[in-house]
Amino acid sequence: MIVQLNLQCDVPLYLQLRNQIVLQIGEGLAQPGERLPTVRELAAQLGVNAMTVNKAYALLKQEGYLVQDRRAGTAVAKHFPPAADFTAKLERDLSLLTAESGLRGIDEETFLALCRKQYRRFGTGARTAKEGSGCSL
Amino acid sequence: MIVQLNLQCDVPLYLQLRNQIVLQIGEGLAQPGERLPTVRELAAQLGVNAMTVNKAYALLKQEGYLVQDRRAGTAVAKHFPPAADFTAKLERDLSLLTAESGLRGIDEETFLALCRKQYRRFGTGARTAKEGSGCSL
Amino acid sequence: MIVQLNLQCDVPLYLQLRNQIVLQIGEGLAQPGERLPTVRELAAQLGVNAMTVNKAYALLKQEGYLVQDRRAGTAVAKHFPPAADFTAKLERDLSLLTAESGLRGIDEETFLALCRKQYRRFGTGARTAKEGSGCSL
Amino acid sequence: MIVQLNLQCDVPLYLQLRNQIVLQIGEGLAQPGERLPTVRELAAQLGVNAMTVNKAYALLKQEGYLVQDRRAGTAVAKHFPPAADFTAKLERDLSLLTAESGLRGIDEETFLALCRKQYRRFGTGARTAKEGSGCSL
DNA sequence: GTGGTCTAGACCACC
DNA sequence: GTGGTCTAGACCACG
Repeated sequence: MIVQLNLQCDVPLYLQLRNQIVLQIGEGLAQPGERLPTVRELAAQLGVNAMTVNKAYALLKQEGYLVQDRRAGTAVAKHFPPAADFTAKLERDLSLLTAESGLRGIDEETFLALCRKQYRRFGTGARTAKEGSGCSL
Repeated sequence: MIVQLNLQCDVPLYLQLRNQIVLQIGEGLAQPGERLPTVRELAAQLGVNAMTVNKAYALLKQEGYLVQDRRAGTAVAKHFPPAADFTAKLERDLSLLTAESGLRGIDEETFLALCRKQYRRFGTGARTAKEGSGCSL
Repeated sequence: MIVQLNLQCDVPLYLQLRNQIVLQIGEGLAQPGERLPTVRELAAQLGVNAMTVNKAYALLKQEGYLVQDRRAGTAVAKHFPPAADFTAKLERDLSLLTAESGLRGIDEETFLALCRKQYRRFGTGARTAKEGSGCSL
Repeated sequence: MIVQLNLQCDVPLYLQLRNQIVLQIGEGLAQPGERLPTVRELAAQLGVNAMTVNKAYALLKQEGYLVQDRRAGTAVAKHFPPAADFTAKLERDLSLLTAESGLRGIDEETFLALCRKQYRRFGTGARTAKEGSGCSL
């Protein structure tokens, strides 16, 4: 679990951590079902307080990205809840990004190419992982 | 200038205001060169503190979306600064959105269709402005 | 806001607080829209840490019982979200209560009478409050 | 003894187990006097630690739902202790449920119908047992 | 050894 | 003034 937190950034640490973990899952670096480091371990590794990691894990659990097994620590969920009101949030976020992109001279093709590139890098990790998660023998 | 602020949203008011103004420019509702209400006017209209509006205007000016003329007050800029480090931010934001979308079951076509839709609505408002993007002096 | 916490009880303080606030809303003692004490105020009054109150408020906000206005503190929501998966939880809880009641010799009439009594005391506070919330002059 | 434990639920395993056993008794699936699996058997069947099952059995014994005979192992009690302070707990639990139900829009008839349904399913399993509730010696 | 809870006290962003 | 974040360190329930 390689995570980099930026203490200068105004985004709260627990949110940065939450985002990085989502990225890692999306990119396939953290496979569904895979165990994550202990709250204390990760806290020590990152040099932050355990409660900060705890908050990130709790948020991810609430969002359905992580599950917490009663006996052993925290793991990536095996499947993720469908959109729900996520689409609305997505539209809002995209509208802002497209507005800024358009104003700053990024044309439609360029913008969509970027979207495609990012989707192929981050948006498919969990799906492909689910298929080929057996031993390749 | 029709702006709706959500007092119960966790996004700071000044940021909500900033975002809405960007959207209006992107959508073409606020044309380049168009004058905006004064800080006091807008604050009164929205029922918020003048400092809040001030902060939003200052941020937008710093980002190059607005210009402040000592005599003519605040107006939408006539041309907007090119990408610079905006692309980096865009990539970061998109990577998070694509990761979440992929995990929540939004496939590539759906995602790209949504991107296109939003771009065509918000990302083209200043198209005409881009043509005449000479020096605004 | 009269709340009693039991330090001996094994229910976490923040949950006890959460429950008590739900009861007060249900009973009509805390009217929709009414402001609640500050996190710090309530913490001082109860003799607990501010983070404990914070956690209770955050939970209640997430559940839709409270709203947090950006400028001023916390208030009771004006209307509450519909059931969603609450009914499932309700059924599970009731099944356990009915099983224990039956085994301990509480017959159906007695049980239902108790349910009715509690519903009339706690389950109607917000609805009646919404109607008659004007001045009675 | 068919029991399903949810490892990702926030309810402790021993409590889930205790609740399920109460439900089975209430529903009549486990008859008064019937023998239960040994701690080890049930632990193996459920894939949990024996201490967990032990804890659930001990709790149920203390509550009067189970009896432990040195020779015959653990069995469902033949009669159950009357209310005592159970009514107080019942009232507390019901008050919270009614408050939440009322606020979430479940009206009195719906609520009571649900109570009745659950009582008829779970609250009547030991009816016959109550008749012969003499001393179990 | 795991996560959950709580404390006392600090700093900061927002309004 | 508000709530939000973070820290360092403690204790506890669970398994």
